[in-house]
Amino acid sequence: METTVKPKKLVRTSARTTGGSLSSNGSNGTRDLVPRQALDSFQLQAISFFVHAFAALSLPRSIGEIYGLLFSTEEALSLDDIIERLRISKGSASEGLRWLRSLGAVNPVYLPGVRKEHFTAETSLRKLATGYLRDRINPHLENGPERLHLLQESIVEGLPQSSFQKSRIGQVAGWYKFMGKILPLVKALAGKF
Amino acid sequence: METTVKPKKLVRTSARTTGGSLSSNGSNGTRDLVPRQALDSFQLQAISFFVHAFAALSLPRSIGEIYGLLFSTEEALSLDDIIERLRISKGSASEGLRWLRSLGAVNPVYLPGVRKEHFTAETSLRKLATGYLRDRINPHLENGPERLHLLQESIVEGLPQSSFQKSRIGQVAGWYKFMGKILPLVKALAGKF
DNA sequence: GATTTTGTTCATTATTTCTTGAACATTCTG
DNA sequence: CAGAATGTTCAAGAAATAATGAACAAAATC
Repeated sequence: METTVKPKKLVRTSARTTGGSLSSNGSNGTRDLVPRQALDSFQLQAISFFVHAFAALSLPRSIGEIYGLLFSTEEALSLDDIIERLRISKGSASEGLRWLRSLGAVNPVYLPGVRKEHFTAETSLRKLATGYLRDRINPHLENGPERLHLLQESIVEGLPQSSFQKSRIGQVAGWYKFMGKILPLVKALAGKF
Repeated sequence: METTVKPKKLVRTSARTTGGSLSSNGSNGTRDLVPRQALDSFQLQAISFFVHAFAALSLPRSIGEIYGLLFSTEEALSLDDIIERLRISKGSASEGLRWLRSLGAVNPVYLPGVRKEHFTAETSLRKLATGYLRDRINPHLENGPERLHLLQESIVEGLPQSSFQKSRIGQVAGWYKFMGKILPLVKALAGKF
């Protein structure tokens, strides 16, 4: 049922020789076979924190890693910076970043004269909560009326159980009303933090 | 990233011959090779509804099926009733039921003179919300202070980035405060539905 | 206390989800 | 426009999660 934390190496130690790796960043020539961009203790701890937190929402580890790295890093990072520091694949990094961007959990930073897109973490609770609700909760609530209607249509009138079934419909309707009340409240309160 | 609905047969049609199936229920002898306990349209629709809803919370289909069946059925059902109607394995039914029970989403009903334990669905929003928060949210919040402390400890004083890092700690502390405010609010509002 | 009924556990198998990496598309640069 | 840089997509493989069913435990009945 998930919920457990996966004991997997935080930063993979693979010796995958990813090609020649000649100059992947135009701003610094002093590293190539060097360990390149080790993470400091704060970053490691933050990544661990977010991997755990995102897992609680059943989200993939790579997304937690990416957000954790950006959260713990002052400078904006590019896709390649992320790949290099987390040792994850281009595909994971690209898709993870896309997901975070669509949620609004990550902000593009345009640096003059730099081709690569760079990102920083969005930390405003209001924006994070709004994005999460919009992308992951609302879609399920939007076809609520339709689903409720389907349920109603499925009741065959005149049977002994149809009165019970109608009372169940009433319950579900109440749940939707609750969601309609609580979500704006969450957003409003999130704005105060 | 999950979120998509799995197009899997709602009630499995397998022809698994589960042994002789001679008298699995001591109260009714008029069925054996007969289709046995077909689901009515309301039950089918309700099961589909809850499978979908539970999937939104990344919970396994079997749990949604069980809750949906109980929700749409007036009488209390036993483990065997559930297995028979949903055509799921004993293991899934037992573990799913255990999960629902621990959450408080299901109520045991003691029927005089009946050995098997029977269950009905709990539909009170307050109880469902409280159980869900208790079992699936609180555990993650409880070690929050500890995790926050680890983050703090990981800061190396005197470095140029340590001021930035401290501001990040402040953000996380704010998130925890938010959770401390919103959860009681959710419970209180749930009590009104 | 042997047998049957009821329910749980867990190794195995099936299914789903995530990650990788290479191919592809797109945009910039000279 | 050719070539390089940047980023996306997706088939294949790896890893994680869920479902099955048989073995086991506990409780009730005879």
